[in-house]
Amino acid sequence: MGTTKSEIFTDRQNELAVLLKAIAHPARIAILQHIMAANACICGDLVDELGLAQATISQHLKELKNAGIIQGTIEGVKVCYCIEPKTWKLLQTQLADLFGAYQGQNTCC
Amino acid sequence: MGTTKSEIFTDRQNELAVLLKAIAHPARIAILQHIMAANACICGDLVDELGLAQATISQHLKELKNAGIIQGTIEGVKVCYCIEPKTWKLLQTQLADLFGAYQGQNTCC
DNA sequence: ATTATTAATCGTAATATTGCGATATAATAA
DNA sequence: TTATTATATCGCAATATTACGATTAATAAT
Repeated sequence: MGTTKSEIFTDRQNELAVLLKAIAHPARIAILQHIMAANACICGDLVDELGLAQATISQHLKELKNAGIIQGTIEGVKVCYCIEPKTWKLLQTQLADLFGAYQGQNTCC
Repeated sequence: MGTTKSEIFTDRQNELAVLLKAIAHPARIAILQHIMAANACICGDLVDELGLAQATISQHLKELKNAGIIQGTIEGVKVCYCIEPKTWKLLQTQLADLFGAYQGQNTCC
């Protein structure tokens, strides 16, 4: 055990869960906000801004990259990270669907 | 280690991360969709619908409840779960802010 | 009172996550 | 070549998550 039983859920449910998991960490939220504010970003900046070790931030960036949420291009010695628009919009759409299912008032409770 | 360093992030970042974490699992997404579709819900239904053990679903429900996303009221022998509108709207607002920060095109990458 | 029925909790095993120091890699600069 | 700088990866320890069988607690039905 310890592993999610993905087989029993729909592709959409699994996909959304993976994307949400990727952003469900304050450090990764902070990273995304930083990237969006700068409309570009360099890892070194984050090590100064956030109070986490370089190895830790690199790992968080990797997770965001694995989920397809950000993209990194080598810019000389540095690496420039930015939002991957396709995935970002996909997440937005999937969330809109999820929230859209809410009818407001409940009959029970 | 193994614990998130919440102290170094803002309250909003931590709050959003907690809410996202709560819904970042396919089973919990399925549960929320089920609750919203029925506009009410009973745990037993979920055990039949989803292919997870009763203990597992109860645990997922507890996590959603802990995060304040759902609310459960005892209805005789059964328990009726439903969305907690306040938290649900809060999450929606926080996400709108996060996505609102995205400027679209990037200057780099 | 006894027996279902429903859901919560306990205990446990397997696996995942978080964070960091140390080290490796890669590109530039001296 | 030899530093220097920037980022990635490795290895590890601490903790968290996922899942489930077994048990418990509480109400309802017989």
